Amino acid sequence: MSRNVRVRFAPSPTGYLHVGGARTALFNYCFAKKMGGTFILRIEDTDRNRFVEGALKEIYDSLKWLGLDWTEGPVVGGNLGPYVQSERLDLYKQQVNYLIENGCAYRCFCSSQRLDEMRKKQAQEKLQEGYDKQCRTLSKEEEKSQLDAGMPFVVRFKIPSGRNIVFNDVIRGNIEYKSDVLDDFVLLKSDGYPTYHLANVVDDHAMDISHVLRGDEWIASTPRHILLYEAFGWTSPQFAHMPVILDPSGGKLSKRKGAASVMDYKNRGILPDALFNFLALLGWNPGDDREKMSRDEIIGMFELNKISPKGAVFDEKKLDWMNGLYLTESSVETIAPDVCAALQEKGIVTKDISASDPYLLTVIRLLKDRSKKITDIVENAAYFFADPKAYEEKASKKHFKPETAKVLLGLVEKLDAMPAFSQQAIDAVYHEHASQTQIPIGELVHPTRLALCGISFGPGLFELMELLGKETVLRRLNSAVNILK
RNA sequence: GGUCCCUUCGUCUAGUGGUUAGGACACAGGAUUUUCAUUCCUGCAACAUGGGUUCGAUUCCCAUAGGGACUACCA
Repeated sequence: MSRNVRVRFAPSPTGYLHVGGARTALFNYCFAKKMGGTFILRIEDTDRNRFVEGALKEIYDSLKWLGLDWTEGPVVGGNLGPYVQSERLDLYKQQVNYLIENGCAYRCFCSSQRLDEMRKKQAQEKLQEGYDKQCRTLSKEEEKSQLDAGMPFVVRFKIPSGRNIVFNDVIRGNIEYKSDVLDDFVLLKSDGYPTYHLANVVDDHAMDISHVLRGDEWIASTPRHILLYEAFGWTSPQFAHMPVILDPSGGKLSKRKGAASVMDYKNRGILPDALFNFLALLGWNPGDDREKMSRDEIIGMFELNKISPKGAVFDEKKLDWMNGLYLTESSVETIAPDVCAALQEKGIVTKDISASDPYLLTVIRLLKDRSKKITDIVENAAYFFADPKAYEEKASKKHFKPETAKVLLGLVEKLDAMPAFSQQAIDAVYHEHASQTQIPIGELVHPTRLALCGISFGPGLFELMELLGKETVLRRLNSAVNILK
């Protein structure tokens, strides 16, 4: 029996959306699209202590920016909601009571102090760690008296003994656990909130999830989940555990070591399509040599069992390279709003310049194809809007020589006499001047560029000069001459 | 400590019981370009180790090592 593919991405609102989480979301998304299924977003906010204000918005914004639109979930709704776990508490209580009634779970009144001591002792005596099942054998009377006394309690799952639990991970094949290494884990916390394990299983069933694609830190919890499905009499979904994403030193990707969140990459000038493409290739490949692929191509080729089980290092240089590919094919108009906003933020242009300003668009056009990231454009745009404040030291030594003042003066004279200040005309003037004076063209071009831009690299000099305009060009050349004298 | 997962160039990866082990990023050199970038050549560089199985293993099996996850009233 084939069933509809329904997958979910289920983040906790405890902070920003990490690129690892984003990739899990992306694989869920691609799988759903490929199979004509449904991609669901569910918020797992059952830990009230770790809730971070603003995290939800950042998660939504990050997913939307990456183009991972969910078809059921918060904001958009759906038939099997609510999609936020804190709004489903009654359901979890109801289900946990069902388990208690059927002898699959029990109330535990142990204090955290007792639990701590128990663990300490277990560690000292090198015993198997885990709850010692003290409350599992509580009599009805004992339980009632505790309840009557208003003692707080949690509900624990009764792990059956001597069981062999085997599940088939789509990516890793069969994984086997003995139930005896599992302890009676908590289903419902004393504050009435469910733990991940309970809420996750109840919701995946209630939302008719067919495949659970999640991070591989959940592998060890999966046997518990299998047992829970069994206790409820439900069929388990298929499981596929995604490999981790590591930083270049082999550790966890973190903000401290650089970027970790989706928004970090957005702020670093990465394009969403490039991140999408790059993330898709981290742990997955289409089976051939293709690397730059559109979303539709990725979705079309996507297969769960082509995901590698191996953790992958996030190589920012390769991301930058790929971003360059996407930047090259982006139109000036598409990226102009982002560039404009960044220029305004850095104070390079004033707030009243619009993203459709013709001068700005030309600047972007000139810079775009020699940039890898939006930020590269922004960082190199300064001299289009203000005279250089300084000249790059290394380049000055090379291109500003004692005779340079005279050379520039000669050019100023010719340029000043030009009736029309076009790229072609300037080109002609320079070449003519070079042949007349026997000065190599390079010795004309480099000092000019340095005088105009303050740096030694950039777009073609003559189109740059045309854009800057005669007045600006002459002013900057003259001020360089004054400094050189 | 216990349980589980993982192991091909520095990095992302392809791949097969017999291959010169392929591609990409990075790096190095060169060509082109007024600079930078692009582009185009060329080069560098890998099957963790030890046992099996086999005529033959990078490929299959086992062990070891290394890395990682879990071992919470966190997810």
